[in-house]
Amino acid sequence: MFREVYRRLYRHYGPQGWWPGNGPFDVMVGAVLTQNTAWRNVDRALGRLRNAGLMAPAAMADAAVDRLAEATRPSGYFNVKARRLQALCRAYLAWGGHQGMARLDTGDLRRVLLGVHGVGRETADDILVYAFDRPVFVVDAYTRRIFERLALLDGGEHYDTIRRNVEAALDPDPQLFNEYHALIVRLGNAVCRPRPECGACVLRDLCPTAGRSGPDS
DNA sequence: GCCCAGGTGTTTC
DNA sequence: GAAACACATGGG
Repeated sequence: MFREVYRRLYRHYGPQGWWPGNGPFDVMVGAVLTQNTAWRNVDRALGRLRNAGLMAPAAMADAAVDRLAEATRPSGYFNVKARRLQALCRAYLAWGGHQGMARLDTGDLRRVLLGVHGVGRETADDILVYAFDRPVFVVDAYTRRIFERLALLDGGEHYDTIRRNVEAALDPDPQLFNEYHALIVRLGNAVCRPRPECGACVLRDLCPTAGRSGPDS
């Protein structure tokens, strides 16, 4: 069923062109900034970071934390996120940047990322898929809501249980996982809103309890 | 004014 | 482990 959901979403919405930004470092920064935050606000923060000359690993790692916080202000939690960005940049540099980290297999790389302050499961998996092109399924709040609504989840499953179940149901194709998470966010943004984009959700007939609203409402 | 957004760390039991 | 809480801006 995970495969059918993907096919429906892809057929309806098409390729999403994720990740927004330029290259692996942008992905890592964006992944931290978007924690519990709307992308609109992340985009503002990224612009301010660029203007401040902070969108580079060493510049970000060495900057005064106050300056970093001021630039990230629009994305919320800015004091927290400034520290997290520095921790991530320092680890990134210590491991030899993208090239150095890319030598690690997916399991090792996930463990390294999870060891960085401020990088939890979802952020680590965002980075694995969108910065390192690994076939990993990212589980976010939309994923849980949509899959629960489709009765593909009970509600109590752990993050890694969900991730592994979805990965096991699909070919280990990095591009597929890239699109899958992006499409789920796309659907979430369309229907998990006060004013749903479409009254008849693409997944409606997959919902066992399909009522008058989409998979999430 | 209220709720939510592409979560995570800390504290406490 | 699991629950409760802090972290903060911007939009509907």
